[in-house]
Amino acid sequence: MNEPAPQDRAIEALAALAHETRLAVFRMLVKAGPDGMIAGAIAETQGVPPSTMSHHLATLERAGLVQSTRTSRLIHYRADYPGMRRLLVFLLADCCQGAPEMCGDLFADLGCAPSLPCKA
Amino acid sequence: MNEPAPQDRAIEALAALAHETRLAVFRMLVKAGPDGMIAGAIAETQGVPPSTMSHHLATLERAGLVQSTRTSRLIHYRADYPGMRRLLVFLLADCCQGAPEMCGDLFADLGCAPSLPCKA
DNA sequence: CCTATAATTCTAAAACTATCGAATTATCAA
DNA sequence: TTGATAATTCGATAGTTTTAGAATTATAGG
Repeated sequence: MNEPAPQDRAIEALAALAHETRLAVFRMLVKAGPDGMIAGAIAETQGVPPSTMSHHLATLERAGLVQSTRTSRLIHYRADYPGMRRLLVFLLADCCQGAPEMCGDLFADLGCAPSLPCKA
Repeated sequence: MNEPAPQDRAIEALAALAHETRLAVFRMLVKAGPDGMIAGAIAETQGVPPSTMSHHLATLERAGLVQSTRTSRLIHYRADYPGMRRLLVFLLADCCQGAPEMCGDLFADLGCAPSLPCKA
């Protein structure tokens, strides 16, 4: 029962995000912030039955992209930031190692401006 | 025949990478650099028959992650850097917008040091 | 204890993906 | 033109994922 290799983790996360409904849910949860949303509300926004959404949320959770906590009858789902970060680091590490021109200067295309060490 | 929406593109790329053989091939092509590798050699490294690899390479190409060119009887495949960059920007944009704490300082976890505008 | 609500797990069907041998296409060289 | 080589496309099968209704579990309140 040892933990999975980095690229197996990555494959599971990539597969979890490679689905219209699940990608939409993940994006929504990232925007929703630390409180996340309750399962029923998530299902409603996507117009899918609760049982279907439950499977999708379980897939995202297994992949380490969302987390859940129960408070009485409601189950809150929220984005797992470190989990998503792991995926991004895996992808960026792959690119940058072989091809700095692909990742160098990547944040220039983004609206966000990370506070960076910039050890260039 | 108009071009696909960004998240449909992203889903196709995520699905393409969410497979052990294809992820390995993509990583190898990134490392191989601009000349890439020929189809037969790629199949050999992964120990799969040519027809199977041909499907995988076609999947990666459709997803905009690799490109191919024929030179006489050999077909060279190489990583599509702008295509991979599109995927990374899509993912980073999603995260950073809702959660700068997830992406901020991301390059600190990396060996590579992009030359950055750093407009923080 | 009984009922209602929120969500999950069960089950089975439909849809999709992966695999690989065989057939085909493309190119080269004699 | 023929034969050899590189690769793709075809076709059939096995396996996996998606979907959603029905049954179940968990919790709260009267």
